Order: sequence, then structure tokens, then C-alpha cells
Amino acid sequence: MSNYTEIEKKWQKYWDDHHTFEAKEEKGKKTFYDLVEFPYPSGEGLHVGHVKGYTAQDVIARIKRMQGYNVLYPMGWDAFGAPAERFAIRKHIHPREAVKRNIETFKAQMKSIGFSFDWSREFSTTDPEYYKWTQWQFIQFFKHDMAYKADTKVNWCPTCKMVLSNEDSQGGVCEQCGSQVEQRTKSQWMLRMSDYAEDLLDGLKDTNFAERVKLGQINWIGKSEGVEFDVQIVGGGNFSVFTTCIETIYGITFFVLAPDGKLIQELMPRVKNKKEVEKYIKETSLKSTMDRTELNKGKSGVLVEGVKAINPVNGKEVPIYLGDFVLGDYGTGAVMAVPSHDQRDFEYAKEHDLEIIQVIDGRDISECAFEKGDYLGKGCKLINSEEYSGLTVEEAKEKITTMLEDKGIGRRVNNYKMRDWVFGRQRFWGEPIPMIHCDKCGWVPVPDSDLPVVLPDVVNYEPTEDGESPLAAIEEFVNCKCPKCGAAAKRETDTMPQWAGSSWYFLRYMDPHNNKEFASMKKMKYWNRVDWYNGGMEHTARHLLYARFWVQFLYNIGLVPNKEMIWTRVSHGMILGSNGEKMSKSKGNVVNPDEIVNAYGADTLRVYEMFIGDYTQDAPWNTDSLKGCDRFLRKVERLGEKVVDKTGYSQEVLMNKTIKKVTDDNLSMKYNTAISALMILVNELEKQDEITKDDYRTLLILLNPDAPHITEELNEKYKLGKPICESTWPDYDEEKIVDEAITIAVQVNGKVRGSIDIVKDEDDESVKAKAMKLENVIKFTEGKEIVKTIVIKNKIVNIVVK
RNA sequence: GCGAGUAUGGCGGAACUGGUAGACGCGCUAGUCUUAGGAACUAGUGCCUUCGGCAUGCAGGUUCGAUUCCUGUUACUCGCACCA
Repeated sequence: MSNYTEIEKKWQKYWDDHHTFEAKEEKGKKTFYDLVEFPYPSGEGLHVGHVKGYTAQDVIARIKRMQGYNVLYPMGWDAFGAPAERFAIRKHIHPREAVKRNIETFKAQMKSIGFSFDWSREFSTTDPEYYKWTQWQFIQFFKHDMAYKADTKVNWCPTCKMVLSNEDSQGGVCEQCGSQVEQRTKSQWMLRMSDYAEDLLDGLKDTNFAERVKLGQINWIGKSEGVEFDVQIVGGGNFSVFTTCIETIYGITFFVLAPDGKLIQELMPRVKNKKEVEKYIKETSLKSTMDRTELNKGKSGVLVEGVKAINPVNGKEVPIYLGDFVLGDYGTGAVMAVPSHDQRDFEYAKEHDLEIIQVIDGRDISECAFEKGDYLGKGCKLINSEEYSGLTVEEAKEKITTMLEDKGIGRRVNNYKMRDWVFGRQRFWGEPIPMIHCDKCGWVPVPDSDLPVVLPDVVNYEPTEDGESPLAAIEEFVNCKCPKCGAAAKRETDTMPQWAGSSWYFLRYMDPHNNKEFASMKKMKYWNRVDWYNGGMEHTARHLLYARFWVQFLYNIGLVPNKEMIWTRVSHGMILGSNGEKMSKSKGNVVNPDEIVNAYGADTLRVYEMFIGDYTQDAPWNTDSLKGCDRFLRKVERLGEKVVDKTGYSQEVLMNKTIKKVTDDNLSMKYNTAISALMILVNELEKQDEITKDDYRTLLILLNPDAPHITEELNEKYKLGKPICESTWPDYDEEKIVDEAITIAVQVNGKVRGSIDIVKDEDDESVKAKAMKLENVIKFTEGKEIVKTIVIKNKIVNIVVK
């Protein structure tokens, strides 16, 4: 329709006027909570990648509504974050203003594409009415001893005088100014997420996440089971180490401590080469995380003179070293070094000329270590290990562990890569952390009655000289009274990370206007949980983990109805530029959805994005292919001219098959093949001189989730029934989708030589006989011995000859 | 290095629990209609060829039969990156 702009506006107005997509808490209806990640409303406007995810979930929402579910499909804004702040620093426009404008643009764009969001539940994480509850929940973390302040390392740009995220300091260089990033220690708020490591693993059982999403969660948590044991220091004192390879304990030839750990500080008074050790510690602290973790750096380190450690199993005295490959915040910050069976230890030993003792037999170790990945499960036996020599690795693992436990110096321990969540940001544009520091009372939460702690207006958005949030420069914000004792106190000026607001927004949608609670238990119970959550691959690890942690905590203190509030999580592939590269301004390959809507209409854009390929895979944009979808919609439109005043389907089998395929495919994310089924149907109907009203209306309903405007218009134009958005999704008749006559292939030695027509379920003998009569079959079997004939019912015949 | 994913015509991609590989769309070729351009419609379109053969990254294996299952291998993409 050339006047698609008019039609789209008309139906968008109809949906608004009729509140068609607003979810009400009706009783007696099955609920379906359909969620798609809310966007960060950037200045660039909506991206075609957003459109892909929103359309897919819109298809689901529209089908589910027509299937009689009470569907909640909300939208909102994740509007705190660094880009708005950087924009503010450059242009001196308050982020609040910029965000407001961006939200207006985004919303208008979304409306123009016809997503069936329930706009009555819209909110932004930056609304004081919303972040009041983010702050309130932080206070619950604090009250349950889940939030604490601790020294952490931060990436510090000495030029910008700003704390940087890991993303902004890749390669050890500040993304903004290019300076070398330093490591600084800062006291920051932390959430005890590591306490939830096991629960977060365990909770995956109560979800229906896509397998690759579950794996992402598991890898991020990074559980490893092992043994922690105590090591005595010659002349008194001890420390512990964690290992997953206790079977190699007799191979210890030295220990390595983390230069940034507490242990070395404790030992310092006994260290003889203090200067050298201190110098190494200093050097390490200057290296950014990236430098430290980069491979092929060699194994730097220094011998700690004056202290030796004792191997608890054989009493052997071995040296202690410092090495920056050991991390202060993982395990105990100290490792036992077995160069024969760990490649890092091997390299370290070679570099520092240390002893190497092989304790597991099975391979030469002169070139590289014989590691657990190579010896486990292969029946390898221990050597040089006193009474454990001769045992298999697996036997030794268990026996040595038990021995250490019996002696009271070892215990089975799980370690996790996942750390506590660093929750403070020295930024302006975030939720203020609602804490007050009083010299007498320590940290005191802001009383509920004083929430929210509203972000004040500031003149300067730059961080202060010493890298604090710009809030620290506002005296009237910082200075306050202690809520406990009334003495003069100071307000926390750090703000929360962007992950905070997005960790619970899906709960707020269930009860978005509540001003007494973040959401009422009653409403949360009504909606139960998110049934289907869709978003980008890049968020399947961290955002999802933070959100699950947040929910599990709320569950444990009785504030949400389920331990897992998200049932299915799926993620879609990216839309790449037409050159196959990621869309970016600098590459000039960005496609603006507005231009497509203007040139082809929203329906064409939607159909194209669903047709582009496998939903879960990346796919490049192709404007020619888009035109094909436009052509398809025009065909559907022209088909209307053939409608005659008849009921019933003109092709029962085809129609029933199509209904089944479109329903099943859409609900299992195979949006592309659902559309292809509709194209086949249209191609068939086109061949007929006339089509019935039922033919056409069913086609329009099936296409409606993808192309909601044009289908409503055609439905109205040909007076086929009430608006599709108020209609019921068609059913199919299982018995009618099977063809009675089937054509099957006949193979000779696995090669297709012809085909025969059979009746459904025709018996094998008769099928065989038909096959043998084929000219081509006779030709290829003539003069040969028929070894056997395989008949697969309704599928294929294969004749094997010699 | 570890983990995950992907690999099918000129292109995007189909193919149920192993059963006619290339659905559907794009592009391309020829034709019809048009003053022309475009649109629309019709027919064709994996490769090599005479029967026929060869084709799902590569090399093997299992099977009457493999894009699908198994072993090995290569390339690319993403995530994590010295996690003891």
C-alpha cells in the first residue's frame, strides 16, 4: 500500500485509544510475562538491532494474546550511565535533559514500528520514584551484612583524574585520552555476591535458559573443587594454599605469594632483601590488570630471602617467591608450585632456575609440564611420592586429601572465580548510594522516610581533583546529620553501577506505580515470573548473573515469591552492516530504522528483520532482501482482490499445515521459516482464481504478529471480521495435515534413481513391487544380485545390489 | 591458553528423532506487458558433463543410507583470560 504511513498511524492510534496492549491483573486467565531488555537511550536513537529483539518478542506477545493469555509486555529505560555523563561534560547539558530528549526519540521510534508494549507501565531507572527503591534495596543488602566497604584496586587515569571501568581501559590505556592507566587502591562499597556462588549455580536447575546461556553463567561463576592446606614457615608462622591437584604435593619445589596480598606484608619484618621485595611489589601495583594478565610476559618474580616454607607431607624446606602471576584475591593469595605438572610453575622454575621433580609418571617433562588435563583419567601413577608412589592419580587424590584432613591441616574447599561485586562508582550520573558516615556511629543507612536521596543539580560534571564523584564537591549534599546520633556527618558520594537499576527492573514492571513497596507480593505472585526474557548475547553473562543474585537475595529476605524470577532466557544474534562487520558510526555501515520505516513502512522492516536468517545467529543487513519482503506484503495485499463471499478453506491440508508451522516455528524462535511458510501459502493462493474469506482472514491473522498494521487494514477493508488484535489465534486440525498421496524416492545403493507415488502407509511389499518396476531401477539392478531392500514407511526405498 | 559458537550455491539461509541436500527469499538469464525506466507476470538457475558423475570447511569412521552420529583437523566469531 503506498499509503502505509497513514495506515500505520491509524492502527497505532487505534491501539492507543483502545488500550489494547495494557495488561490488567484479570483473574482466571493464564499469564504470560514477555520481557525484552530495556535499552540505554543513547543519542544515536534506535538501532536496527533493537528492532530485531523487540519484533521477535512482539511476535510472541501478539500470538500469546490471541491464544488467550494475559500478556505483560513492558518497556522502559536503562538511562543511567557513562555516555550521558560524558555528553554532559562536553556540552554542559544536564544528563537529565539529554536523557529526557533521548527517551522521547526512542519512544516515538518504537511507536512508529508498532510494538505492542504496555506503555502504561513505562519508567526509567533515573526516575526518583524508581531509584528510591534501588536505594532501598541497597539498604536491605547493608542491613543483612551483604554490603560492606573494602579496599579495591581501580583503574585510574592520571590525566582525566578519573576511575575507569575495565572496558574503558583496555590494553592499559585510557580510552578517552590515551594515557597509561595506573592501579590505585580505593575504599569502595561491595556486595557479597561470592556468598551466592553455589546458589547461583544451583538455581540454574530452576530455569529454562538456553544451554549456551547456562554455560555462560557456569563459566563466569568458575567453580573449582580442591584442597586448601596449611604450610608451616621455618621459624614459626604459617599460611595456606589452595590447589586442585593435591596429588602433585610431593612435587612442590617452591611456593609463590601474590605481591599484592596480605601475606607478604605480614612476613615483611623477617624478610632479608626488603628493598628488592618492596620494589617488586611497587612495580606490580603500577602495572594495570591488562599488563599483568597478558600472556608471553615471562614470569617475573623475586625470591623472598630469610623465610622458607615446609612441605607438610615430607618436611622438605623450600624457598618462597613473589610472582605477579599469583592473584591476591583468588584462593589464598599463595600457591604451591609444582613445576613438573603445571605449565606456569614450569616456566617460572625455568626462569628462576629452580628444581623440578616429576611425581606423575607417563611423559617426559624436559620441554614442558605434564599437566592435569593430560594425565587425568588415563591411569597414570605417582612416583617419587613416598607411600603414595604406585597409586593412580585418582586414588592418590582421595588418599592424600583424607590424610591431610586427618592431620587437621587440610580441608576440601571450593573456590570460585566470581568475586564480590564492586558496587561504587565515582560518577555523577548514577543512583547515589544512600549511606551516611558518622565519626561516632560509622556507616548508617539513610532512613526510609528520607528516600530517595535525590541527585542534586551540579554546575560541574567533571570528577574532583582526587577522582571523587562531582557530588563530593557539593557541600550541601555532602554535609548532613547522622540519622542515629544527630551529629554532623558526611554523605556517601559514590553512585551505583549501571547494572544496579537493571538488576530488578523486571520486578517493577509487575507493579510500576506502587509508592509503598518496590512491588507488592500480591502482584508479583499474580505474574509469577518472567516467562521469556530476550536480549543480546553480550548480556547473558554479567547482567543476568547480577539480576539473579539480586533476586535470590530478595527471595532470601522474603520479598519476592521465587528464587529464580526468570524462566527462559534467550539471546539473539547481531545485525551486522552490509559488509559483514559490526555496525558502527566509524565504519559508516549503520542502518537507521527510521529511514526504512519511511521508505518501506514498519511492516516491511519487521518482516525483513524476522526473515533475515536464524534468529540466534548474526546476519548482515541486505537492502535487496528487504525489498523481497516488501514485494511479499504487496502480494498479500493484491491477493485481497481475489476474495469472494465464500467460507471454509479452499485448501484444507495446506491451510492446516501452515497454521501449525507458523504457530510452532514462531514460538520456538524460528521466525524466518514461519515467514517462509506464509510465502508458500501466498504463492499457492495466488494460483487460484478466487479465495475464500476464511482463506484470507487466516492468512492475515497468521501474518499479523509480523506485520500488524497492514493485516488489520486488509481485514477491515474486506470486512472479514473484528480487528485481529481482538481476535483468536486459529487452531489446526491434526488429522487434516497429513497428505493421503505421497511421493517417495527410490534409491539403488544409496543413490536416488527415481520416485514413486504411494498411498499413505502402503504396505512394504506393494511399495517394493512398485519400486522394482521403475525403468531406471531395472537398469541399475540388471545382472546384479539384490542383497536386500530397505523400505522406510512413507519415506524411502533403498535397493542394495552387488 | 581455556570455554562456547559457526562453516551448506553468486548471496541470506532451509532440511523433522540419520531417509530425494539447496525450502523460502535475494541476485542472475530469457520472455510477456510497457514510448522508456520501473513495477508486475511466465520460465529457468549448485558444479562438471554424453550416459553419468561430483557436491554441506578438510581427513577418516559407523551405516543400506550422514549436512545430521563418532574421531581427528583447519579457519573465523564471541566470551574469559597466569583462577593455582
